[in-house]
Amino acid sequence: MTKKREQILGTALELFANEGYQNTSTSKIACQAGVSEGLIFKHFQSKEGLLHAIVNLANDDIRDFIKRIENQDDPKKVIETAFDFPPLVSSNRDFWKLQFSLKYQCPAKQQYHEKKELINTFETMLEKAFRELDYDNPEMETELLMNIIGDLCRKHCNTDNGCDQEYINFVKQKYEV
Amino acid sequence: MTKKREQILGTALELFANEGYQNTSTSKIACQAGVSEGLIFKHFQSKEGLLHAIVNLANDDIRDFIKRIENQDDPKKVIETAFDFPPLVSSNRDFWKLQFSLKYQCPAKQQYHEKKELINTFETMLEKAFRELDYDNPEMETELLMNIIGDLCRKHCNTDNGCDQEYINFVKQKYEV
DNA sequence: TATAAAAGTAAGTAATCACTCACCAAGGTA
DNA sequence: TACCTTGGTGAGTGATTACTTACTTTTATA
Repeated sequence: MTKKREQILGTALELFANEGYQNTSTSKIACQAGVSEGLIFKHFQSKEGLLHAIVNLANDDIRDFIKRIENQDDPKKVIETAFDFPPLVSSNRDFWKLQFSLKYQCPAKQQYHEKKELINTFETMLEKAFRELDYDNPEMETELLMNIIGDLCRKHCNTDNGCDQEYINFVKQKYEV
Repeated sequence: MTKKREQILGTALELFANEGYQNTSTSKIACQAGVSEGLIFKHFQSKEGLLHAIVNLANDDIRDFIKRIENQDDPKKVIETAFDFPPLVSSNRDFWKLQFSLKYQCPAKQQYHEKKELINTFETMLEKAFRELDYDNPEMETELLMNIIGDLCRKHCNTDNGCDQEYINFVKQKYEV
């Protein structure tokens, strides 16, 4: 990967995340990245192709996390590991900001948010854990915890100085982890 | 209010909510509303003025709801009333879709999402209720329930055939309401 | 060293954008 | 009737958009 290609990807991620995909013109990306506008289209064919490339880049992080949660046997540990996900969001904040903004865009752009592999694995593991721990309604418990984790991720995206540890501990306590 | 003005407001809300503010051009609104493009600017001065007018329109619904929650004395009833909010979202789905999409836009447009009056009243009432019910940590309980209600609202926005009643009942049970 | 592919640029393109302007029509009031 | 405000139109405006084209430079390799 050439340096200018990396420059384009980095600048575009930053602008897409913080000013919105629609609000970011290819000329602005080129200008801020210090490259000619034509180069963007040489590398990524279209503005949407650039978005696609950016979204695919962060998939490795996600696959690593899935492996970590899959390797847990102890159901309590599974639930505990779930709470490690929001901090992961912090470490790649612009990417997740972009993800959440795409989720609430028009249907045409929502495809780029579909981290279904991650979400499905997450849900399956949690439901199994709740079942092994003899919770009354493992399905609904999973839906609730997915919501809670999702909100934590959203918060991590938008707060600069890390996370609200008191709140995290409070929720963890509810699950005795 | 004239008929054509209403047409503009209705069409713009529908398009802003379902295709995004940035993706909706004033010419498209005019075309679909069956009016001339110039009329939009006669009535609302700018595209952003139109957005502003739309966002202000739904404030009455919100104020009604605030009054309802404020008039509750019984703390259990306060928590129960909180669960009435997501169905309210269903009754004006396009407006709330727009609200959530604006929340994840660039900072320039986020001002139109600030339903702070609603959120603050909500939070204050819930915290008071949790305190009266002798919960260990009323602040954190409030944050958690606000998250749960927020997620329910998001779900109500995006599902066509009403709400996931089983999940709502499951959560209500946790609060014994 | 010759050469071809890849990296990169500057100056375009047509289309679309939000917005304006000159003008018309209807309705209320003096 | 005269006149003025308000509602409404259609054909513009310049700026910006995503994208292209013709061209040059760098890099890899046979």
